[in-house]
Amino acid sequence: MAKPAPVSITEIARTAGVSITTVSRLLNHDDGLKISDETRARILQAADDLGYQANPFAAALRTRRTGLLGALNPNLAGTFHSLLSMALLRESRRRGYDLLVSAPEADSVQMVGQMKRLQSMLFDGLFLLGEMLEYQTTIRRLDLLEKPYVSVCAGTHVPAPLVNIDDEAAISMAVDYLVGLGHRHIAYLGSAEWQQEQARLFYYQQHMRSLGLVAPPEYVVMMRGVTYTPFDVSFQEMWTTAPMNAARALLSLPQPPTAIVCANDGFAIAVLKCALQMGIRVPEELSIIGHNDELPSTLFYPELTTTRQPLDEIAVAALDVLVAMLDGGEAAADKRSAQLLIAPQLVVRGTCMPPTQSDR
Amino acid sequence: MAKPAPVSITEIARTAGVSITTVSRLLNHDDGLKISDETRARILQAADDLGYQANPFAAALRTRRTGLLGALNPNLAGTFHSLLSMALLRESRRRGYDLLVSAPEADSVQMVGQMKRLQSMLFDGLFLLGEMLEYQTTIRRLDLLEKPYVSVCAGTHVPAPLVNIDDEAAISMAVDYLVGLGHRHIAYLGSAEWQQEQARLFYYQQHMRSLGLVAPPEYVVMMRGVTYTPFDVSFQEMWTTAPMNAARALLSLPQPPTAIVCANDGFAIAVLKCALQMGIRVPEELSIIGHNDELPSTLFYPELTTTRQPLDEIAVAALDVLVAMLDGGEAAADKRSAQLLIAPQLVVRGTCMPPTQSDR
DNA sequence: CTGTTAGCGCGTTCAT
DNA sequence: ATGAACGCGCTAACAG
Repeated sequence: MAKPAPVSITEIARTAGVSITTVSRLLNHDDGLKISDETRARILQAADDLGYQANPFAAALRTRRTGLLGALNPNLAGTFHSLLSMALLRESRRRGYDLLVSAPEADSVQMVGQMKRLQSMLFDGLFLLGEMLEYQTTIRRLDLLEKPYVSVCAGTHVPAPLVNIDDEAAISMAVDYLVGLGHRHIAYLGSAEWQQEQARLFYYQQHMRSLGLVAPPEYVVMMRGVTYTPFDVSFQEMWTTAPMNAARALLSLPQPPTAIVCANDGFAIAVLKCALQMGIRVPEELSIIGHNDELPSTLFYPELTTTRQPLDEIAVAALDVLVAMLDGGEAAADKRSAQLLIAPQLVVRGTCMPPTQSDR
Repeated sequence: MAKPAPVSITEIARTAGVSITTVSRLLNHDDGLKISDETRARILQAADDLGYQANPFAAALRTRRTGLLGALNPNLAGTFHSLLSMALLRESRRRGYDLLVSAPEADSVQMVGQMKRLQSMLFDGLFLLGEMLEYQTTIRRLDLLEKPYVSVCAGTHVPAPLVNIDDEAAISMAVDYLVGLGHRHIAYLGSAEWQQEQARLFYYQQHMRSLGLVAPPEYVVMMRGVTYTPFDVSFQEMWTTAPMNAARALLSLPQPPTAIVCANDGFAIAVLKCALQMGIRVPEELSIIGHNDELPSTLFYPELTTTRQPLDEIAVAALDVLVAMLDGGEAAADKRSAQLLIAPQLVVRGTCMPPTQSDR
């Protein structure tokens, strides 16, 4: 279904009585102002009259650049990655790029198809947000195409240029805060399906040990099967059922924890909901600390104490890396192995206080 | 920064010893199988060896089609529109299109720039989600370019092909449910900045009247200044401070309402939070009903009773309209004035029950 | 300051 | 069943 041809620079060159080169320079380039005011006026007039609009394909065909960046968001409705997308969008535009967001396909076959259509030529570079399915397939292919990309908030275990928060610092901060409040019985809740949350578990255990505290096995819950199912828009199991069951088990222990460190705010909120349902008061009887400072963290009562990922800083760092790769030069090589860790922030709100019955 | 040229069909034609025509037909066309098995094998072999990938620009330059649809989401982190984006993405792919999401620019000048870059040629068609800034500017320009677009869940007040839920039915359903429970003192909370929520207010008043009930002015709160501020990632004022203040005022009235109809789930959750803070039990002392069935609706306790917009149905309808316009033909003209209303569903959860003190 | 010219990679007649 | 040749709209030398 070919559409009627829109006006091209050829046409406006003719009506303005100049060459297409001049038109091209004036309209689609901010070169030096090497154009006389008179011809400039004539051209702009003609362009306006005819309703000219540049054809990005023709330009891209020549320049091999589109000025477009892409972001692959594993879940368009994710409360954290969507906030991150906005930060990246803002920063991209500030630097003269536009950002388009899509979600990765569900399996590797589809993924390759998607790659072919989108990633190969449409975008100058890509952001990969979080841990997505077929991550290895994706980056292998991008490497093959020599397409610049940066992993953002996907953990530090990936063999790719990446920007992430310092999870070790964040978890240590959370544990230190709880211990400072007087807690000794501190549990950890995360999903076994994300390597990033596995890493956070490791940092939790490591830091507990360094403080001379024990993290008994029954205090560590890594849920299985809890991950994004592409295009499942309900999220009921993931954000409610599974973490609530885990929390209930934790709180039903003979010696229940007095505080729970959650690998993300979604789980933390589920723990809060579970406590409310069980009649356990938060924070009086149970302290909860999250991770990420996601959108719903302040929507409920009490508001969630958590560790924030500074999204603006992350976006700036991510664009620094990607743009350096785009511009090539000597900087590019370094950036290919960049591993930037951004400092997290402790956000104290209403879900933590000293334990009431004195433990220990 | 020109990148090194990737392999083109010319190159693979040469190594396979055939003409580019044949390669083009085999690789990017599912014509009749008018190619001998032998040459087919040779071509595929060469393509595979060289890592061929089609250049979408060259193709688009000729065909004036990209197979790409765009969605303009006023807020990438919106809990409702992001869910909607996912539904549209799924349905788009099912029909052989891919969908890319972006956020509209903040002001009309930028908006025109964005249009020029993106909407003019990159996308075969567009979805406009919700009420965005510069809506009129946007659709005027799209009309000018004869670019097919559909407004989705943006209300019915726009002069554009649209798909929306039947807000009148949804609000009536909500009011009927509360009245059936025995409520008589029913308030309404919405934002004055969205025409869609103004319309819902109208339906609320209309339906109350038709039931012989009064909606006194102090029971109607239309907040001012509560709307998306582009790129403000905090949302604190919008989703917490403003609606909580409104709820506090409502609940401090000499004769407070026994139930509140909220124009969206975000406000409903803020009302719930306010009640919790004030020590008012929900649903025993206050019933709350939302609108949309957004993501956070089930994250808290009690879970929110609301009216759901069936996203899958909406996505199917939206693609029906857009694809018809894309394919042109006689159907297209009708579709340009399509106004599809999808039936909402009442979702009964935990925030409503009969009022305790018998009113009336 | 402005014009001429030569492709970018692909789809598409029109031949064969 | 396959190939030759043209042009989509634009940019980038290179002239003038």
